[in-house]
Amino acid sequence: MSNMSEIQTQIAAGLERAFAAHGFSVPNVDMLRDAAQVSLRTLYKYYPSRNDMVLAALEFRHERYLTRIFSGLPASPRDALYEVIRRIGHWMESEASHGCLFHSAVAAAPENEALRNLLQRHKQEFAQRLAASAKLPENEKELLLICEGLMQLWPLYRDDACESALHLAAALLAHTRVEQKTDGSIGSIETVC
Amino acid sequence: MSNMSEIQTQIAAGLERAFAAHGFSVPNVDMLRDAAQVSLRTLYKYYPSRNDMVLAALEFRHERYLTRIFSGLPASPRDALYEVIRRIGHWMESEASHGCLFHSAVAAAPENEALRNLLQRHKQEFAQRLAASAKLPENEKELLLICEGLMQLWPLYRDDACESALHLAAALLAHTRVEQKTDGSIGSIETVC
DNA sequence: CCTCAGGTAGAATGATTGCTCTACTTGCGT
DNA sequence: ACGCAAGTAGAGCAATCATTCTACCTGAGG
Repeated sequence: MSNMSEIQTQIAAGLERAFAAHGFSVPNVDMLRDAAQVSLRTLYKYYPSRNDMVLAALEFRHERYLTRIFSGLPASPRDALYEVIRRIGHWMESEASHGCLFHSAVAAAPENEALRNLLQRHKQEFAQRLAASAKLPENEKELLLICEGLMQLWPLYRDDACESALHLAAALLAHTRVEQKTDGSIGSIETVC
Repeated sequence: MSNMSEIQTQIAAGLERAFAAHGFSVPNVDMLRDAAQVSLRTLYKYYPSRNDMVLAALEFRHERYLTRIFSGLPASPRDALYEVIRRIGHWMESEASHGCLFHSAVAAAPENEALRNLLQRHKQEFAQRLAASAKLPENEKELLLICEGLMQLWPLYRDDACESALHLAAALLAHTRVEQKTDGSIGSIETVC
């Protein structure tokens, strides 16, 4: 990952850009070569098949995404959570207006197991870091659910999607606080209120 | 839509099955013909291009999905909401284990505007009917966000994704009740329950 | 009996694709 | 000065795909 030659990094960045801009079915290898600004020969030297190029683009994006979302968050768990949601909005605006690249990749090639594994690792690492930042290890899945919903809603509602996600996050925080106060016995939905 | 000949319906159902099982890039027209159990000629007669076949499959699924999710819901808004979430879980289990077909279609062909419009109409109609069933017209976007997040999480967490969605729905209900009680400002915890 | 609308099977076509290969260039260490 | 590692440009190849076309079948109605 970090032991990438300069040219390899340039290629991976170009691949990510191409796939992010046009999805995973449209760009043929010639287009990928143009995006990587490298000859076909060299492209195939580092990534010997188109599928490898897809994986390279996703690995590259994974790193970029995590640093962008989790670098220098506020110390307060609540503020960190809200800030993550806002950053996802900015990320969508500037880099992923068509939706999550990992889901797109899996959707374009559902039988590709390596891709599905990569998606799973990506989402799980994101969820863990989010739960850690928000100091809500019990609610990892709920937090991930909010962020996934946000990314799906964003193409439809733009900034309103962010507002909804923030709203839900606030509701979750308030709700878990209630649950803690009542010794957790109010765990099941039926018993709440 | 409802003025479809018998054979046209059979074709659309077969197309939906094929795309749901294998995504939108893998099945070639021969495969679609096999799924539709019809000759290539007839297939092209009703849907003169592969893209038309994709649209037909999605229209068909749209109808099937809405009836399956919203038919005969409980009268209580809260129970209706919970039931919708559970039904989405069952739907994923039995019909959409790879995720939302509409998102998959758009992911496979991001430059296809007709597809994007269809996705938008599908999600918006779903959101409206859900908000109406749950009697929460103010929170249409939040409800849609929960359901979208659930559909994304389902392939990763299965039934646990449902639990998380139910948990979030409960939090949202509790939270909006508090907001109403306290005129919009988040009130003291004691007013909940 | 004949017609014909509406079906079937599947070969032909033209374009595109992922990938390989040949031939040429360039920069650097000794 | 020379060799070589590592790049470029782009032609060629086998496979695949969407689409069209030819040829044949079938059953209901007059």
